[in-house]
Amino acid sequence: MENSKAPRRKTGRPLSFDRDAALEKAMLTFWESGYETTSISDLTAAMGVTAPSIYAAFGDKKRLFLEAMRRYAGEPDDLEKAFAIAPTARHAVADMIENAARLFTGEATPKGCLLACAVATGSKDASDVREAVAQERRVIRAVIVKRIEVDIEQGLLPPSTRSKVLADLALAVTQGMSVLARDGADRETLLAVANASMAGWQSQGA
Amino acid sequence: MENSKAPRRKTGRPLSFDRDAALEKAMLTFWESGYETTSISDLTAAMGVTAPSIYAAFGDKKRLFLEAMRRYAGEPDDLEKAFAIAPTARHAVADMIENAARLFTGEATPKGCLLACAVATGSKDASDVREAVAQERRVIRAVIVKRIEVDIEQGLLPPSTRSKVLADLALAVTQGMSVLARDGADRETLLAVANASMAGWQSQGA
DNA sequence: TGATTTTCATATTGATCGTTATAGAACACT
DNA sequence: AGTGTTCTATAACGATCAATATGAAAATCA
Repeated sequence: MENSKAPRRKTGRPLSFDRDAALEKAMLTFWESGYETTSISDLTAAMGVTAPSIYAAFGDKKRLFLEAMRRYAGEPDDLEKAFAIAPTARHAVADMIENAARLFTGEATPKGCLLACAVATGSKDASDVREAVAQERRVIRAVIVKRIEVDIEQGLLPPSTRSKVLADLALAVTQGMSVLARDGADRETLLAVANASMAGWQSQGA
Repeated sequence: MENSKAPRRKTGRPLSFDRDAALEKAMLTFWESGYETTSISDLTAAMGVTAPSIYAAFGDKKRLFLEAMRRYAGEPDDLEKAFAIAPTARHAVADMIENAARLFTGEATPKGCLLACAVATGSKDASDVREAVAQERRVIRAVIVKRIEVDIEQGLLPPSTRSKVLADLALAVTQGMSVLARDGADRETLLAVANASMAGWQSQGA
């Protein structure tokens, strides 16, 4: 099983940079400054790679961003697994929001959420990128809804539980915390918000 | 009391366009496409005004956006008045979030919130614009906090009420709903989220 | 060593960015 | 009508945008 994106070549001059490290830098730059508002010039400076090498290694700006986004968001399977392991849907969601609160206020990374910030708006040229990010959010939402419905079936949550509303609320709070973090809110503040947002889960058990 | 921005002139060629209407169009364009990602060319097309006229009437792109933003956000005094009129802080906040849910899903306007979308990220050149938008959000937050503390003083809310947490939660849900709306969520969905987000307000009275 | 393959650095492409210089057009006042 | 003032349209400014053409450099393979 080949792990690297490009097929390993047997001849020719070798890459002079670490592709993964460069992608990481690109991700951080998009996270900090957004998709359209990050220039190729910004990327070459941050990645330490010249423009032609970026294009050779990643395609174009759009594909570079999409790859960086997938690196940020992680694999959907991993999220689903984390949700499956959690004792209850409530725990899973609370953990997700708390982790987001911590991620958005990390010292080593830009404030807020890449998915919330990078393509909040933009020109028509970037509509497909916005759609890709929206799709990423839909995947997260679907995982939450699914996990809640498992708890309903198992009697851990009342049948009247509105799984989609709770999932949308969790997603809204998460994306909203990104704005707070961008505005300078500290980790403690976000964790308090995360905790307060769970009040709607009146699951008496667990 | 002079109402118009520019002083009324007594001589010279009159404006060939409606300044207020043009500003409205600019606001909608920024709302739809963001600050940096909206070009002057986009604005001339939307406003029906040539570039030199825009610059004469509004200064530059930055000042045009700031004026459009103030038009969108309204006067802080008006918000404060609406909060003062409301029977309780809880009612005031619930109304604010519900109004946001309706605004973000309006048919005649772009989806989501201009304050959340237009400058979620961007280049260094636009950092002062981001700060201005952040300041706008801080004003809203301050109004919420203040209103909650009034209720606490009057015994309508328990002294243990964490006014800042509730205000941050309200702001986060509001800004988060903007993302949901951008992703295509309908009005009913957002209103359900708005309602669910108020669960933390266990004010037994009123 | 020489041929082949791939990446490298430099420089440049046409397009678009925000902004403005220029000159004519439309008004009020004399 | 003539003058002064302000706005409008055309065209252009230098800068920057995303993306590449070019040819030298660095590796493998024969």
